[in-house]
Order: sequence, then structure tokens, then C-alpha cells
Amino acid sequence: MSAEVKAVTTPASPPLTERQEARRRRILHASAQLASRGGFDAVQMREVAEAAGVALGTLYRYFPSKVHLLVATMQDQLQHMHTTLRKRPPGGDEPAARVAETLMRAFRALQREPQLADAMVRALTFADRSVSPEVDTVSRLTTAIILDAMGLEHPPTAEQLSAVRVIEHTWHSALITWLSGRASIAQVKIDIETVCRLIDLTSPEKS
Amino acid sequence: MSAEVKAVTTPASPPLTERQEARRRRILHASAQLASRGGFDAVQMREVAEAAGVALGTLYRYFPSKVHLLVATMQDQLQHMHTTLRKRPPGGDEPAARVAETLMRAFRALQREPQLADAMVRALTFADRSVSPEVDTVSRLTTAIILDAMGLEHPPTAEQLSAVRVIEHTWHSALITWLSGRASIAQVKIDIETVCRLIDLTSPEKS
DNA sequence: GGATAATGTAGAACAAGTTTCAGACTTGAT
DNA sequence: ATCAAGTCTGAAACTTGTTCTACATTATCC
Repeated sequence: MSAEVKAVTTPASPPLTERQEARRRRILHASAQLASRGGFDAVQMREVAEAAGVALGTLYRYFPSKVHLLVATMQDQLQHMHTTLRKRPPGGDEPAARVAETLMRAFRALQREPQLADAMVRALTFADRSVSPEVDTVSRLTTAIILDAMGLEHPPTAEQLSAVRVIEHTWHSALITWLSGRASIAQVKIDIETVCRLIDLTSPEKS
Repeated sequence: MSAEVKAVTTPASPPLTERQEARRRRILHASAQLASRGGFDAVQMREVAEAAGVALGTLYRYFPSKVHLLVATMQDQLQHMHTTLRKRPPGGDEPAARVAETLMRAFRALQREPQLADAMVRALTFADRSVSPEVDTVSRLTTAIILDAMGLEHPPTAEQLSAVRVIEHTWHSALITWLSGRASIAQVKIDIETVCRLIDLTSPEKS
């Protein structure tokens, strides 16, 4: 089992009371719910507020914009996925195979809720600087998932981290092309497998 | 010089009259102008219409949404860039080096107009299915640029096309992380160089 | 337990993308 | 030259993200 993986969660601002935690949860739930139906456009702030039983102003106090809300929703979902994936680690022999398997597994999970995936990914790539911290958290979570799948003995080298970054890039972008109907699932699979070859290329074991 | 590269331009719907062509041009110019100032948010449809000397309804007849407009603006700019890049082809020995050089050159061009780049790229990744054809055109243009830089003797193999797809993914995504301030230029450079290694990996010459 | 600051509510108001519509202007065919 | 079809204009209306305001509720600290 790999070394690090500290709490990749939130940086814990002022601690929330129980009712506040509950509100936050209701909001995220409503957001995911609406997104699952109609994707990005269906997540309308007034509707989220109503479905969560919260005033519009309150919603904006918790999440300062629609994009913030959806990125937080993504954090939430990724957290789930991370723990789920950990339960059944990938079986391949090579790191590259394991990463590809893990990503395709994640991909199939998203396939089951394509509208939700659409909402989250669109928000993620549309996010501007004001959402950087939150997007960064998502990015760190994704990195953690990939590093986990690699199952390294030692901490990753700089080269390997570069490869992981590129894999993340490919993962996001491939997801987008699939979501907007410009690439088939088969195509995505090929792209993922292609980019995962970089892992072998940067593996120090071969020295 | 590589083989294909047909007109990667527009699929030429009903031909436009001269005045219409002029209007279209004025609109695209206004769009780029406004984008250069304030990025995505500064491209406001009413302002574009006014700056182009055209009624709002007309603007919407030419470009059915803000995203369509900005993606078309990107097509336009990419076209320029393609011809510019062709004038001074990259000098490296290996295809990977040439592609990396070309992309970094393109990158530096975008750096000079970061706001414009922001507007175009945000539109591109935010585009939903209704913009697929236009986004596809942009994608084909990018592919053409990369294949050009590779300077292949023979038509690319399926493997090479996969590599090019992954490079494109990385290029887009890296651009986004840079634009949203989450990655430095040095970081982007490393990512580009890393992904370009895939080219050597898929080169058939080594057989 | 009461003062007070923070948080939440309802609802109006504002901003920018998009739609609509009646009327004026172009264009192309006859 | 004229008529019909298609285009353009100007202005208003509509939608949805976001902000603001006045008031009610809750939390915190003494």
C-alpha cells in the first residue's frame, strides 16, 4: 500500500455546526440529484435552493457560485469513487495496466450517470481563477487515485509525476470529448491506454 | 511536406454575399477585440453586436450562441496560426522535438493575448453537443498542425493518430490549467515534452 | 438569561444570454 | 421595374445566475 494519502479532503475552514453540516449535505444532494436529470443546465440555483429547503441567499453563502457548487459536488463524488475503487484494487501486473483499468472503471461509473458527469466536468473546466483552490482539490484527489492504482513501492519520481499529470490531462479532455458526443467509448479507451504507456516509459525499475 | 491537408475550413453552407461576408468578418473581429481586453466575460453579445454595427438578432443569426461565436473566433485564429507556423517549420531532428517546439511556439503566441486565449479555450471546453461540428473543426485544425509538425513521410499509422489525440488532449487541458492559474508555464512545457515522448514510442521506423 | 454578532429567510432587483416580433431593406427571378 | 422571399433592425420580453435589503432566527459570550 502506498505511503502518503493524507486527508485530501477540505482544508477545514471554520468548523460547521451540525445543522450547517446538514444543510451543506442537503444542498450537495439536491445538486447531484438535479444534475443527474438534466445535466449542467438543470442545476438551477433557485431549484437547488428549493430542493434543499434553503433560501437562495443561504445557498450562495455556502457556495459562492454555480461552478463552486458543482465542483464541490464533484469533490464529493470523487471521494466516494476513491473509497470504492480502493476496496477492489485493479489486478494488472504492470502499473500502466492497473492505471488504465482503474480509469476505465471510473469511466464506466460515470457512464451510468452521464448527465451528472456532464454537469461536473463542464463546471470543472469552466472554472475560472476564483475557483482554483477547489479545482485543485479535485485535481489532488484524481492524482491520489492514479498513484494508488500504480501501487508504487517508493514515492514517485518527478518523471512519474509528470506522466501522472499528463494522464490526468488526457482523462479530463477525453471525458469531455465523450460527453459532448465527439468520441466513442472505444476511442476513450484507446486514448487512456495510449497515454498509460507513459507510465512504463518513466518507470525507474528498468534501470 | 505531408500529403493531405484539404480545406480544413468550413463545410461551406449556402454561400454568403459580399456584404454578409463582411458582416461575419466584422463580428469575428469585434469578438476577438473584446475578448483580448477582458476575456470570456467581456465578450457580451450586445457589445459585440454594437461594435460590429449589427443588430443583436443578426448576430444571433450568424452565430447561434456566445459559445458558437467564440469557437468560430478560435477557428479563425487557429487558421492564422497554422499558416504562420508553416512559414517557419520547427527545426528539431526527431518528430517529438518538432511537435514540442511547435506547440510551445503556439503556446507563446497565446501568451501574448492571454485574455483572448482564455475566452476561446473556455468556450471550447464549455461547448455542448449543439456545437460539436464547430468544435470538431477546431480539433481537425489542431490535428493538422501537429501532423504537419511531425513531418511524416508516410500517412500516419493508427497508433500515431492515437498519440496525436493524446497530445491534443494534453495540450487543451494544460492550456486550461495555465489559464486558470493552476500551473506555471514551466509546468506546461514539461507536460508537453512528456506527452510528446509518445510520438517516439509509436514511431514505426524503429522496427 | 440576555446582549450581540453571525447566520438564515423571503423576495425584489440587476445583469447578460437568448428569444421574439413588427416593420424596413436586399436580393433574385421574372 | 416589380414582386416574393429572405435578411436586417430596433426594441421589448424572458430566463437564469447573482446581488441586495429588511427582517427573523440562532449561536456565542458574559
